[in-house]
Amino acid sequence: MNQVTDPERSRRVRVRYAPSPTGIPHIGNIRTALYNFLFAKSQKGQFILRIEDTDQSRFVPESVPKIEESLKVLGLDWDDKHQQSQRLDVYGKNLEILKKKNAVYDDGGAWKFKVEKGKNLKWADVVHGDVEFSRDVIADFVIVKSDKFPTYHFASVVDDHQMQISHVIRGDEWISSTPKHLLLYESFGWGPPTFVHIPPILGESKKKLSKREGAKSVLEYIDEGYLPQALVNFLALLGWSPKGDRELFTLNELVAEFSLDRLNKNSPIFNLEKLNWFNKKYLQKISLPDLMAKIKKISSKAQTLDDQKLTKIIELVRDRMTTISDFEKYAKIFFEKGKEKPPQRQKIENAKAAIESINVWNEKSISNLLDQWIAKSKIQPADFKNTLRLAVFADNTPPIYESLAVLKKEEVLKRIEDALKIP
RNA sequence: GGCGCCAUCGUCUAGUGGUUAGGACGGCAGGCUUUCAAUCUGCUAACAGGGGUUCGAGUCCCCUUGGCGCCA
Repeated sequence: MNQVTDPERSRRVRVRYAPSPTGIPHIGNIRTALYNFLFAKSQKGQFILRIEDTDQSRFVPESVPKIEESLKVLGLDWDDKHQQSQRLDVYGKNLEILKKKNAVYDDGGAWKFKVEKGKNLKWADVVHGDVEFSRDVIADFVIVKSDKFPTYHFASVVDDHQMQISHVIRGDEWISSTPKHLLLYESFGWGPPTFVHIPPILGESKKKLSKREGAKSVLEYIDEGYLPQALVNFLALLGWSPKGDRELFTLNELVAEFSLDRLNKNSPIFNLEKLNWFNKKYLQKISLPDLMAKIKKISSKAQTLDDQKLTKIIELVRDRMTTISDFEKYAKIFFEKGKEKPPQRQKIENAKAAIESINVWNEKSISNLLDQWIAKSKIQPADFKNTLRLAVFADNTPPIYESLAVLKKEEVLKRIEDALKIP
């Protein structure tokens, strides 16, 4: 598939993710970076990070490292990085060119681009097809502000040209500005890149995802216990689909499968249930040591355990977890006694019988525990289970016998006896 | 208000003129399981509406409606 419209511009695919450092980028924003990355890598091209910090009033310095961290955590490494505030001379020189061409005029200290009459502005958008605007609807626009900083439109066009960007993959909201960009390319006499306008992710309210709509950053999701692989996989499928019915892909597999022609036109709605499903899947897939490292990172309780015991516990609870931060919830019984109601009076006999059988339990065989107990009493197995649950555990527990083995006989007996003391 | 983008199950989507409209999440039911999960099986549910074009439209065209975006 040949998506380069201007072969003279560059045979090489070069693509950029150009965030404004006005805060921590939310997840929808990072999806744009993902698509840029996937396309670049699928074409053996380059992925460039460009910090668009020309709006001084909205500039938040701390957001730059957050942007970088967000990309890194997902594995979206860039080949090159630029920051617009350090390229003011470039914009200055290019402004001079437009001045000489008489394409701009001074407007109270700011420089405005003059929109002349002429034929319609159109381009072949990779996802939307032919898009056309009349020049009549475009007013003269500022390209360099009175503080000497360029506007988004100007800096972006100049940079895309200078950095030899072959494809501009950005949000749909830029469709309306693209005619202005085309005007600039035309005025400079440069060939425009191929435009790929992708629909934005919508929030529950069907409004574009934004901080205000409650959009979180990938960093927040990571902190909440989501895995980078899950986030990547989920995001990739929100607006793009592979050929078959497969849904689980690693980043590298996505690179291999990715193509622009399978990008969707309509805006997807962020669906947490699906993200949760992906996360569960990857929680099951990742290696035990990796999982343990991640759990230790956020669970102070896990840190108190030795690796051997922690490993056993993780094996018992990993299938139950949706996110890593669920660990303590499901592993609760290993850290504290059950705080459930003590056994009812009629269950005390059951508990006593349980104690007896646990007493002779050799701890080597888990399965024989139940057999022993049944042999020693006439009580139904379900009651045995309930006794254990009520006295020792909470309502929901990891596999009981395996859990007993991790807890050890002494601790189990102690817990039951303690529970029986409660009036 | 002007301009533009979009429209298949509740959600993510497949579909490129002829399909019983497929898959996934969720939900529901069941199997397995002496808890909870995991897992397996089944079910549920969609082409926004109206006109065309065509032997035949989810697929092509127009209008309406609705949602969203940019500018003012």
